Amino acid sequence: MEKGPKISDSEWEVMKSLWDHEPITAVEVLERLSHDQWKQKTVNTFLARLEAKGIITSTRQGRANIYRSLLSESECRRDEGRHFIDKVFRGKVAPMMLHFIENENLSDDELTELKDLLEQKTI
Amino acid sequence: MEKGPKISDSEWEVMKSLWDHEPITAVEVLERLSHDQWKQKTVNTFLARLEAKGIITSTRQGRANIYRSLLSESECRRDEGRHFIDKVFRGKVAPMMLHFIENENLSDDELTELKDLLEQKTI
DNA sequence: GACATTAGCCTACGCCTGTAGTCAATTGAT
DNA sequence: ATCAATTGACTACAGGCGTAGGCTAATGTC
Repeated sequence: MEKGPKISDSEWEVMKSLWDHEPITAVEVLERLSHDQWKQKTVNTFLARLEAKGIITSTRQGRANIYRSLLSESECRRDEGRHFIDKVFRGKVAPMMLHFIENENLSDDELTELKDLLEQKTI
Repeated sequence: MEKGPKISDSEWEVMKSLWDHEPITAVEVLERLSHDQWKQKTVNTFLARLEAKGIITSTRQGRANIYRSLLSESECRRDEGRHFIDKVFRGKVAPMMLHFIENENLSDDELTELKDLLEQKTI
């Protein structure tokens, strides 16, 4: 399995806008993030770094760059999830699942949903 | 809720040795990590940084420092888990759980264990 | 007591990250 | 054609992280 490039916390935020609205310009990314968390230049830097890492591409259209992702959110989630399990739960999936069931408040609906899915899996 | 200090990937490795064998010396930490991944000095640096962050303490005993954790593995897992959910799954627990059920191969036993736990939770 | 060993403390250093500023080129406006 | 506005490219810079080396003080050895 290929080792995906590391995506930093801030880069993840940018990627979420991108996945939800691509193709998208730098200005639109900032708008979508709204919550004046960053300046435009900051977002531009993140986009440039993401492109340098090969996670997104850009094409020029008029005065603006249009960005597109090269990796899907699912792919990135898989990589990040594996890394998380290895780092925090010593590579063991089940204890991780138990941890979340015990520590994060899942609604009854969510619990039922999970149970149903597990049901199917075990058949 | 208090925001715990960030623990880096390497620091997590060190913490695992520590949690498993504390109180422990720097030399023992390296031995426990075995797999000559790092030099002793590197491990010492990690321990010093962890202490600076307030995650562990040390007491002098003879020529060596004895380290102890100030935060439990569970506490750190909680913090790290929350961060992970926010960053990668937009703060939503259920989709995260579904992701792992779909993407990580759980054995039949593990699936059953999870189902049982969910059963109890919903009662 | 003198010398060798060892663990700790301080220092280093390059890459990554968060956070932009400056400068220059492209575009729109008149 | 000229000027102003917009956007991108390049540059910056401090603090974190991975990875140690060097110097020093305490210890054990003879």
